Amino acid sequence: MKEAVVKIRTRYAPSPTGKMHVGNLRSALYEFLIAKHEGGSFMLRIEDTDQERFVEGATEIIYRTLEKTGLKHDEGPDKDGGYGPYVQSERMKTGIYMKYAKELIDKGEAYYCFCGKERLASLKTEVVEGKEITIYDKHCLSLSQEEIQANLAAGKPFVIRQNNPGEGTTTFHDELYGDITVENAELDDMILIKSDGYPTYNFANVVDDHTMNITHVVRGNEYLSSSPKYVRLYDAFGWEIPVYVHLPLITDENHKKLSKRSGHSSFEDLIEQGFTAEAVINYIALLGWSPEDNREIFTLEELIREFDYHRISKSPAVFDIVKLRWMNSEYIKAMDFEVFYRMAEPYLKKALTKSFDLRKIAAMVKTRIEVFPDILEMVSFFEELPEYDTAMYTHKKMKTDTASSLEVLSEVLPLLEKQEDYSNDGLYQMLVQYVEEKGCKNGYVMWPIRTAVSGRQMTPAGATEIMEILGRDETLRRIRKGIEMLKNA
RNA sequence: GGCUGAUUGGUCAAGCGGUCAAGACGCCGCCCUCUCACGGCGGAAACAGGGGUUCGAUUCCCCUAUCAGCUGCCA
Repeated sequence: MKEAVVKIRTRYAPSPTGKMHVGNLRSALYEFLIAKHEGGSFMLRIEDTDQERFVEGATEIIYRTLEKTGLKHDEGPDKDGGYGPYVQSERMKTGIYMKYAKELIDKGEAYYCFCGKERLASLKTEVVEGKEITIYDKHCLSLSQEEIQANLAAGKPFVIRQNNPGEGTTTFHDELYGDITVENAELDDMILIKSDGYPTYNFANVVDDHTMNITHVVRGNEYLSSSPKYVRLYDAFGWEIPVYVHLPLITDENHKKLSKRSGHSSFEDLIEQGFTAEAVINYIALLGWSPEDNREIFTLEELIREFDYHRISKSPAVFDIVKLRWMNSEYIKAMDFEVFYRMAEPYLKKALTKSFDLRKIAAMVKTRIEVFPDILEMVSFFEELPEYDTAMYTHKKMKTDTASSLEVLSEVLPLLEKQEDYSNDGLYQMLVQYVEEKGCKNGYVMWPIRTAVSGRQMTPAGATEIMEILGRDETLRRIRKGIEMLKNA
């Protein structure tokens, strides 16, 4: 009865160490969706306990990304909800981690360890795949109370380790993966408090999630095997264990964990590559989750409504930029024209300096691009006629070749010179009439014209539309150039 | 090496004992068409392998293989 009233609270707890991966972003998204689906709240907590990896500006990237994607947090460093501070380095100053660590020591669930680097190094037992495997031998567990006090009094650096039993098993429950049991003997005595006084992720996480009242711990699959250790911590404190939801990994095309070096892995990079935030969110939502029906296009609002975390998949997913491109193109096609134009304009202006009707060109391009930078290459021929080969005049299906093209262009040139109306419709009317008189197919005359006027195999519009944009003078210049080239061929 | 997890077409992914094993991206073909694209139609393409359980396994259990993650005073 009481539980039904409890609001879901999830948190996104990134460490400010650089750009935001799509994997990180997806975690944030799912955490957001799980909370919002049930009207709960979504919190942001900055986990900056690793002073060495801290990157200046990384926190700003986190804020910017959440803002841009619409993943609005209800609480965070900038939005106090009564559970602050929301930055771990600030929480540490309150002494909270040390306080709880000592409580564990008193309970015999943790102990001081004074082992130095040298001693630890001597413990290294084997090297597997270039990694050194060390198992701590609980050496300091046997220290007497006097020795510990003496060491502390002497100011000897120490860490605090979790004291895991050598026998028995520990089981924890994950909503997706079910019950997972491990031998306690496999659990090493992980460090809770580092020698610099900062808590490790493992410890800070448990303390914070509990004291900040997090009900659903949603995190990457990489924590699955260490979760039993967390459960032992909760049990040691006598705290209620939160609901665990571990998320499957996102990998690159080689099924390797996404790396910052792979180029397209950070959200910022994707935006820079011309993807819209909405499409990226939509795409990653489907990377590891699927709705009951076959729908693929979702707004954030729709995702909130449909998202049922029980439908999250258990197996890793490959990040497929090709499908993202497709999805982005769907968003572009569905976009309101004014919105589209605003986003396309910078690219159009970059590619075209002469005075063209940019809005008309934008309309041509809207259903043909996947990503905004595609515009550049697509419209460049308006600006300047590219070098092209007369072989392009030969088209099997249009039944054209250089000879027929020369004939058509030569006949059409005087008509175009006479033509006053250079609108798409006007030009089309005129040319279709010519086609009829000649008794051929449209393509037979349109193909050579389009080729002459664009110098391109493919264009975002037909011959007459292109001529309308180009205007009379430029059109005639390009047609004449075509005739010239064909004569010399 | 140990532990944990995963395994449906190239990729995402539905399926939760009985299906000719959905759908999407990509690919190929056809149609539409003043090229391309859009749109429409169609096609090729998958249950890792072996044992069980069962009248019946993609679905449940075990083993093997493969992949991944963890095995840090990183998260």
